[in-house]
Amino acid sequence: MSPPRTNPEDARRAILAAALEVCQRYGVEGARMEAVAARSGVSKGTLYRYFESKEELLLATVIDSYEQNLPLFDAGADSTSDPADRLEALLDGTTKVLAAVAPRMSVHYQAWGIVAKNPALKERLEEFLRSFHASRCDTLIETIREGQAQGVFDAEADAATFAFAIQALLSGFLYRTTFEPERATPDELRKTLDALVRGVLLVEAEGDSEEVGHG
Amino acid sequence: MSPPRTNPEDARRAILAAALEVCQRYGVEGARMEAVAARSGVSKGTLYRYFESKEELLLATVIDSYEQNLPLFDAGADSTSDPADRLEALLDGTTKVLAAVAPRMSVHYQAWGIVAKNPALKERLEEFLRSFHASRCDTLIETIREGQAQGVFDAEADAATFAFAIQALLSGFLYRTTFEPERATPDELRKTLDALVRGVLLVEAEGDSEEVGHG
Amino acid sequence: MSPPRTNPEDARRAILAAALEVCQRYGVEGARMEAVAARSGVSKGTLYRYFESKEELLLATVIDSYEQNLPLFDAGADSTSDPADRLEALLDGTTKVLAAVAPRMSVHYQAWGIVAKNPALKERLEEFLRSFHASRCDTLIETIREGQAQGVFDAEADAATFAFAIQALLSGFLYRTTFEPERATPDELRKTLDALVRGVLLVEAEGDSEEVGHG
Amino acid sequence: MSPPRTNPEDARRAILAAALEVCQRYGVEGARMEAVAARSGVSKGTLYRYFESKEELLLATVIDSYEQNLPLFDAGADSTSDPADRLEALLDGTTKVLAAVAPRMSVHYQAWGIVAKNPALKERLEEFLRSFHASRCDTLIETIREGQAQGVFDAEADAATFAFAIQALLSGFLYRTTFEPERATPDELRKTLDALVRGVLLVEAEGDSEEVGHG
DNA sequence: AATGAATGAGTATTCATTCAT
DNA sequence: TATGAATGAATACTCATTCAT
Repeated sequence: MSPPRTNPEDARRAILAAALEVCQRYGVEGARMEAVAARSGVSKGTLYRYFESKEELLLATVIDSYEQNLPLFDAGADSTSDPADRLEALLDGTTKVLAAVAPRMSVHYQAWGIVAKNPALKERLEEFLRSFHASRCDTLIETIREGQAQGVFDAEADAATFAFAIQALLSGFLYRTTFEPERATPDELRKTLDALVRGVLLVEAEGDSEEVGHG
Repeated sequence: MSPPRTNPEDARRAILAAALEVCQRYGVEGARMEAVAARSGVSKGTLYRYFESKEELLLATVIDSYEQNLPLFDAGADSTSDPADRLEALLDGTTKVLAAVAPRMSVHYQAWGIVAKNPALKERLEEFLRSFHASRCDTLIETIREGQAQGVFDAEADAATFAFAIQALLSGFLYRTTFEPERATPDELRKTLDALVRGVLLVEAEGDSEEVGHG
Repeated sequence: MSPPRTNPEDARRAILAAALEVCQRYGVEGARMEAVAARSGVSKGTLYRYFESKEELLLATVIDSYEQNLPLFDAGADSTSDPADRLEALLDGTTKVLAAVAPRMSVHYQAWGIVAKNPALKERLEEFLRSFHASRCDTLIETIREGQAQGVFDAEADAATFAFAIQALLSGFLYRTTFEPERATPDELRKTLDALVRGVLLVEAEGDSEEVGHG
Repeated sequence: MSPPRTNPEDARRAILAAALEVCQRYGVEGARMEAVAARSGVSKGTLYRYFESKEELLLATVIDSYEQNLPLFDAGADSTSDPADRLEALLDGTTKVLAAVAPRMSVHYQAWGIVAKNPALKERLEEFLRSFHASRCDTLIETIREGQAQGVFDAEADAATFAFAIQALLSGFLYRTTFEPERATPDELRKTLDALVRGVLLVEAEGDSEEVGHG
């Protein structure tokens, strides 16, 4: 009935997009495979050719949500070699991730409930999250260490702890935003990150505060 | 078959404990009411006398998890009137909460998915979380402001942002601990909180760093 | 809690009345024993001392409904020895039964669904209905035969068939009244019964039609 | 497992037949959807593709019982234009309906109890019954009036009341046949209808009684 | 490869009934 | 004898998954 899709990857993308939409509208448990198939323009049979089970589809949807927003994080960070500027760009990216991912956190949390029934899938999800965050963390650490080497950042600061704190703040804001969206805003996160950088990382200098101010 | 429980509150506690265990083992979605009843030593009928539905039971389990650990946060904070000491105690409490609540976070996130399907329950959960965190936040803000008034803390620091950051860090660590328990540890949180206090809050003084060191 | 009932028969009556009310409000399947107990002012345990099971209670309720309205049928029929007058009284009674029993037919039909699961109870219900109607039928037949003997009624008419027809008309109106209450009215039944008597039973005489007119 | 049915209408018919059988054996309340599915040779899933719920299936079963026997009523009535003959044919049809529908009445009454819990279904059933009976009634009235116009039937008789009486007698016999099948027989009904016609409708004539005799 | 009709395992919830007090 | 808390059997319905076409 529907014209055959030229590119299998297009079908995959269409299914993932449809899955996210259906999950957001009906909840993860209430998302029926039939609805996902209908919305993505394929039949149930075809849907199952792309994803072995609902659990697999859910896992893929969550992972895809992260990967879709991956570029937001790094965007602009490689346009300069100045560590302070690059850190600024990374914090901007972090803020943008909060805005972009917040509406998907509900699906993310709910998917856990389905995925957790299957230990193998649970492990895959956790492994992905570990590696995803580790990658972000490494970028931050590298940038900080460069800044420290150049004397822009306080050499006493623990780069790893600092990077982890930034990630934790993002995660914390993502959590809080689900029930206090007017409080856990991107602006508030940005302000917090600034305070952190100024207080912990930047070496005392007269003009620093001006460079770091955001907005 | 089973002897009638003397105290209804005992039954309630037994059910909540059983629900948590079953959810941790099989996932919230995979937790069958029958299993919860069996593990708590009551029949399904009795289980439903205590909790109207699986949703209600899940909500109660999540809320109970918080309330059980509520005293950890404030413990020791009122034993002194010195703002710096009190802040220390609160940060210690925060760290203890991480240790105590961490094993339950996975269930917490998963339960959200079930509870959120029912708007009334969703509102009750979110209202509880808002009020729970608001109460903790107020205590922190008050302590910080006292310290600022006494000149112990930097008057320039934004108490509200600082308090919110601490909460967000706790939430972030609680999230991370679900898939990186060996990384998002209480010790790591404590270290991060120390750095934050030292960098942002404490006025520059020679002996301060010694006082704030933890452990 | 409730004062002990002096007379066990009072409790039985209270339970039957409560059962009928609860069945009318919630439907027979939706009638919970708990509700019947509460409304009749006894505990569930006591309720089960009076009726072995819900099925038994339902059967008793239906049977009681009939027996409660039994006097309506015969009322006035023994106040005269004139067969024509007695027949008139019996037809009046029949009409009154339609009005009185109509609101209970729904419960009667529904109870069948529960009772029919149990062959023994089904037989008891059917046996009761047979005997109940047979008794009414005999009264009619006797009256008709007396009238025939006195020459008031047509000797050619088959008394048994006539009596059965009257009963069938009542049953038919009781059925129709459940979905066409404005059509299958007591007045309509009375009119039909009159036409039947005049056409089939009464011997041709000038003044007869005046005597038989109802109302 | 079972070969796919060629014609969906066959499946529908098979399900309705199975539903009737299962209801007759176990009572409507005791009829399990699983049993209906098994007996009709489809799976539960397929059963629910044809009928949305047990209530819907029951309603369809009852209505189908009527529609299956609808032709019996009118059969032969249009083969003649003589009102007396046509009335004869209609009374024959009425008698045949009693014979055909009698075994289903118990299920019909019981189904009412289930269906009546759903106001929408209740209305649909009652609307069907109203329209079903109204259609039969109109045919009778028309025939009677024609006979009256031709002087075959007594012009004094109330056609509507007479027609309604015939229907009510059928309904009454259908009711009685559930618990007195040996008493409320088609023959008995036929005899009663004859007496009614002879006594109320036919004008006095010598040869009439011979024409109307049944069998 | 695509389709979607058919399948049937899986589960929360109810409520008649029991029995310890 | 009365109570009502505790019990657990019973069942309609859903929806992920399959497979004949």
